[in-house]
Amino acid sequence: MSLKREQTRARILQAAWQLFHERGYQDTSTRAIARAAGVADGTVFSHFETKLEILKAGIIVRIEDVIEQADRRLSASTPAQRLLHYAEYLYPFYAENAEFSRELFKELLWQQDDLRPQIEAFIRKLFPKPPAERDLLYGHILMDCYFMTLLEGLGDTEYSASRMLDRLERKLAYFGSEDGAD
Amino acid sequence: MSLKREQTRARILQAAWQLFHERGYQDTSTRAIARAAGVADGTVFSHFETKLEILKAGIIVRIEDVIEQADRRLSASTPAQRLLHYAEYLYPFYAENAEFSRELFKELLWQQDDLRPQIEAFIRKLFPKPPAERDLLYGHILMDCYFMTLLEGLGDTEYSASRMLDRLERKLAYFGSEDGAD
DNA sequence: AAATTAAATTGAGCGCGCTCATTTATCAAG
DNA sequence: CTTGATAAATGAGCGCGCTCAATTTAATTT
Repeated sequence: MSLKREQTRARILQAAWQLFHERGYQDTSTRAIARAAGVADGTVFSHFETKLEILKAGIIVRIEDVIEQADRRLSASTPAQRLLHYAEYLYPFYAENAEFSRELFKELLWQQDDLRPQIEAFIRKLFPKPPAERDLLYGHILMDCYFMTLLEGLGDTEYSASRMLDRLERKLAYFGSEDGAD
Repeated sequence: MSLKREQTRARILQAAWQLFHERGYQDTSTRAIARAAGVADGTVFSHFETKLEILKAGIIVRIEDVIEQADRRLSASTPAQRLLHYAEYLYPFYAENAEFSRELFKELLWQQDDLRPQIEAFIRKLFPKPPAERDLLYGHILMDCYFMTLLEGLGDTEYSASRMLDRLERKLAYFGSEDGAD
């Protein structure tokens, strides 16, 4: 009977995603999602623990999609260039889904136990060979710049993806010399 | 009649701060605050726009206090050393008030219009002379490390202030050479 | 002291995310 | 089929942050 359950889940997710786009996350109530999906209020929460989990389920697959795209066209050589390459794909996505991203990060930031392994794995992708201790440190600093530039952009009413990219590029350029020292 | 109003405000703030400490922020309802302060539910919101504003009012004065302390004993010479000096005072405070800090940053992060000037002012404090363009860029990178290290620490169940400081110190040490080049 | 205006406080009530005892649907065993 | 067990869906209801028309209190004017 897990097929029908999957269908219900999919209906909820689809209805939610549409409403989130139409009215925004905050302005979409879980009751509205339930109504749009044709289920009872409680059913929503038998499929998703919280309202935010619905958003996550919708957005994470899309982020992974963007990362995959970036993976495929990765040709840059230095860690900084590689990071910038990923930012070229991810910043525009985050910027286009700014409210969703903010809500996501609000929670994700405090779940470092889940986040840290993912970040470390990502850092490793920035280096062609297994990184040395000093490389990892450098990778973390790069990621700090990556995230703060993103968070600044998401929190600023004036920011666009291209300005965020510009800002990150400038920060990464500061390191310049270190990049070649592998 | 603004004296009595101030008194009411102070009673609410005091009651709130005590309850926040006793049961935590999330587990303290605005109704409980009202009851403890001896006012009606609505009165709380005639003095503070939101529940979070109550927390802010309580915590920001304390943060400014900590910064002032750090200001007074500032003797470090390089920007990185100065930043570390401030972290030595602020990280412990944030770590001791982790839940409050998380709630605060949840909102503050997305108010970059307010935050940016404060950060830029802080960066200027890191440099003895008016910083050049490249100095400012360097300052922003330092701040990225400062904030991300803090956010990581606040989101990690295992982290202590001293581990956060250790982590920041290591990151800042990476720059080593640049510091002297003023 | 009374009347008028303005400031401060009140608390019923709203919509929210979410829970959970109850009901309904599904399906295998007798 | 009937029955009994399990999975899925239900919706009334909870406590929450917060609003706002109504009321009380204080200050000002006459």
